[in-house]
Amino acid sequence: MHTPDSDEAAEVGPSKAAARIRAAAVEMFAERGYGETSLRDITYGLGLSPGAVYPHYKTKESLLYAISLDGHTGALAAVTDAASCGHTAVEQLQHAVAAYVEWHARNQALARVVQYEWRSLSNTHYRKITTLRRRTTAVFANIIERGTRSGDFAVDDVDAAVLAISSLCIDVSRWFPTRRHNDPLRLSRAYVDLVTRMVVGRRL
Amino acid sequence: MHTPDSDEAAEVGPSKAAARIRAAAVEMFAERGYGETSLRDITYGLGLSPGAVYPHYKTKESLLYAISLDGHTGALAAVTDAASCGHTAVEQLQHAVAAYVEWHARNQALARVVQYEWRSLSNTHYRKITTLRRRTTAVFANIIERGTRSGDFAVDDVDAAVLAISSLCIDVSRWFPTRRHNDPLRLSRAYVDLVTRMVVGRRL
Amino acid sequence: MHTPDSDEAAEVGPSKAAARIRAAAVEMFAERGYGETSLRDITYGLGLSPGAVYPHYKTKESLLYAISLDGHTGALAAVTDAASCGHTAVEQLQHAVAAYVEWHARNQALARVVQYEWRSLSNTHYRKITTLRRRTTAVFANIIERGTRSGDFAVDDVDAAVLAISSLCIDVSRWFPTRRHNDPLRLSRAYVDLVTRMVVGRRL
Amino acid sequence: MHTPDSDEAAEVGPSKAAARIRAAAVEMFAERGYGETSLRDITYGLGLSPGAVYPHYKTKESLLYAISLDGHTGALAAVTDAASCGHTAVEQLQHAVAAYVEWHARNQALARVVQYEWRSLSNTHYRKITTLRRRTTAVFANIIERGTRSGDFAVDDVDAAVLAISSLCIDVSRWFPTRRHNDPLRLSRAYVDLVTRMVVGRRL
DNA sequence: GATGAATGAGACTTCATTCAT
DNA sequence: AATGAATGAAGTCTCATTCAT
Repeated sequence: MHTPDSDEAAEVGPSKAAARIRAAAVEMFAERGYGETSLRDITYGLGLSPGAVYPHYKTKESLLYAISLDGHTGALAAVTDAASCGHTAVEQLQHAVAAYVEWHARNQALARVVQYEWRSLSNTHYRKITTLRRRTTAVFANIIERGTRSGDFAVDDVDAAVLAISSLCIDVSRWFPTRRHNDPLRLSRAYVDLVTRMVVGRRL
Repeated sequence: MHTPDSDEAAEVGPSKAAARIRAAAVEMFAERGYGETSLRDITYGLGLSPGAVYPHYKTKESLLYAISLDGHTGALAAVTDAASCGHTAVEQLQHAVAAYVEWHARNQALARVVQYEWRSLSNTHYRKITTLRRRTTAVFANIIERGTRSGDFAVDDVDAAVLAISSLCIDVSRWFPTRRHNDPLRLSRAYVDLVTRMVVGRRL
Repeated sequence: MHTPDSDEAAEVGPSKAAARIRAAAVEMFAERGYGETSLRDITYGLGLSPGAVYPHYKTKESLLYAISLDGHTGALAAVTDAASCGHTAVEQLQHAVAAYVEWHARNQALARVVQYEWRSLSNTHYRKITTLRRRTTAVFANIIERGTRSGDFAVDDVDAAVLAISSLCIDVSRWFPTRRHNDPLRLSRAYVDLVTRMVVGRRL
Repeated sequence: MHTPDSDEAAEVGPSKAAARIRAAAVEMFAERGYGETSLRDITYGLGLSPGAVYPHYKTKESLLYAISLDGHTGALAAVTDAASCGHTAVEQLQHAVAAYVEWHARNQALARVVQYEWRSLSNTHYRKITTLRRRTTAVFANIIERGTRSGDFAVDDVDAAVLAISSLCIDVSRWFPTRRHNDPLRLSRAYVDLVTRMVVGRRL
């Protein structure tokens, strides 16, 4: 289970106005990118002036950090919680992939910021986020490793499999939704299927 | 087969200086993003002044377009050429995936710009690039459809499979290289394996 | 009678800082021309940075428009008000010419911008200003026409007379003041005399 | 009669290409103003590159000077020649006004540059041009003074009359042609009439 | 005589940020 | 908590001008 410590909560920005600003920023950052979004862009639709951001976030970058922290924390929680619901490696993998895909589909804008605007963070914040990313990847790596050792999975290159599975899930945020695929649940089922075939079963 | 028409060459910028500027821009756009890269950033390392771009590219955006056009054309050519070298659907898919993965790994910077800086194009240029992207996706879609109809592939959702395979390849440009995976050829082999298992063989 | 509507006030820029910027711009535009005056030129003497214009005027051109609108409105009001004070055509013409000459002499810088920097306006603004110019010319045309029909004036070519009278007044802003002519009132009396002779009395 | 000394000819730029450039510049300067016209604007329509100006004119300003010199010289010659064809003050004035009006109408673009772009000259060139302008004004001043002393003219304020007559003629270049007035000869006749009435005959 | 690449200055404009209100 | 004015830095782009070719 995920319990945010008070530091994190403080950094995300607790007030109602802060939340509105954050939400608007997520949409804009996702659509245009951090560098191409101005504070004016963010505040305009809220009926606020650009300066209204500063009582809530110290800088534009710290707004990105709040979003990043929020997003990465949520994604990690989703994956961790899901994985803990399975008993076998297969079950765990399937739950984790389903959760990760769904998270990227259901929170497409947030996910896009999390996955693609990351580089615009300051060094300090970048490093803090890196930890969360590693922990997320580790969830998948652990499952694949365990399943491979146990013989449940037939994987030649554990690393490559982890990369491939992560890519599959992460990349959802780049294109979702499509005319044909706009149902997060249906997509996650299809992807769980594909991932399972990728790692389970006989060598070719 | 790929035959570059002379128009394309003109739009990409044929002179030597234009090529140097384009190369520098690719690296910068890949590293920081289009919006966060200034013409100064691009020209400084070349010993040029920012204005030196303008004899070669009408605007910063048209420089991005030249890069995008070049990159998309190359990627499409790589995939098309590779697919045409296989006879069975399995062979074609394997060749195409290998080529696409390798292209993203070997031209990582260019690929990143192609896949992630696309949105900064003007409407007109955006539409022109969209055509090339659709043609690239179509190569994979055609192979999967054909293989599925012929029974070579066991795919429940053709669309999802095409998305997943594309994602796998495209996302390479986001993270490549890693300490463990920095050999394009080894990566492409591993990914061809994973993709093959995803689509070939019996239902689970 | 002249009643400024609130829209105009808004477009001209109502705040104190806006008025100072406008005043400085009038002097500069009059002296060097719009194209040769930079925002730095305008703001330097005010102790402001060039960007300080933007809270008040959206673009440099809109600053020119504000000045143009202000100036044309004022000139039209001056002429209209003056003409309405006369009963006979002769009186009306004399009042109107006196007012127009005086306006160009007393507001020489503004008048110069109004008469000579006009062409630098955007198409939309150009058209709006054109309306005011036509209304100003129409005041003179109406008087001359009426006076000619009534026999008060002996004018062969109404159009030419209107052009000549307008030219006389407008051109004041090009040269005023001179060492010998720096008193707006004295000038206007002399010009009223000349204009009166031009149109009144027997054929030559 | 007017005979250009060789210095002037050299400064105007004698070659064929120089003349083409000068002609294009006249049109552009007249339409947009010196400060808003670039060398590219001037050379584009000629199929030349901006640098092609430099074999012929040392700077953009010297191109304006060549035009100004040419124009002022021509205008002065026209007025001087015309005045010399009359015997009485009335005749001289009428000839001079006719010539000056016609010159501004027939050479509208050149005249506009001469009358309104003058201020963009360098100090040295500005002073040289000033001499020509004074000589032109002097032609009118001399006629009016002589005619007033002889009793041919009834003018209260010689200075004002000279200013008014000059204005009438000069301002033609600002608006000519109009839908109704596009015949230089007809205009000059109408204006000669108006000017004559202005100065001839009984006091009012 | 002319070009195309390049420069260096400077233009307008945007923007994150500050601060008095 | 929020605004509007303002700043200073920076961005894209233009332009007169130079120079090798």
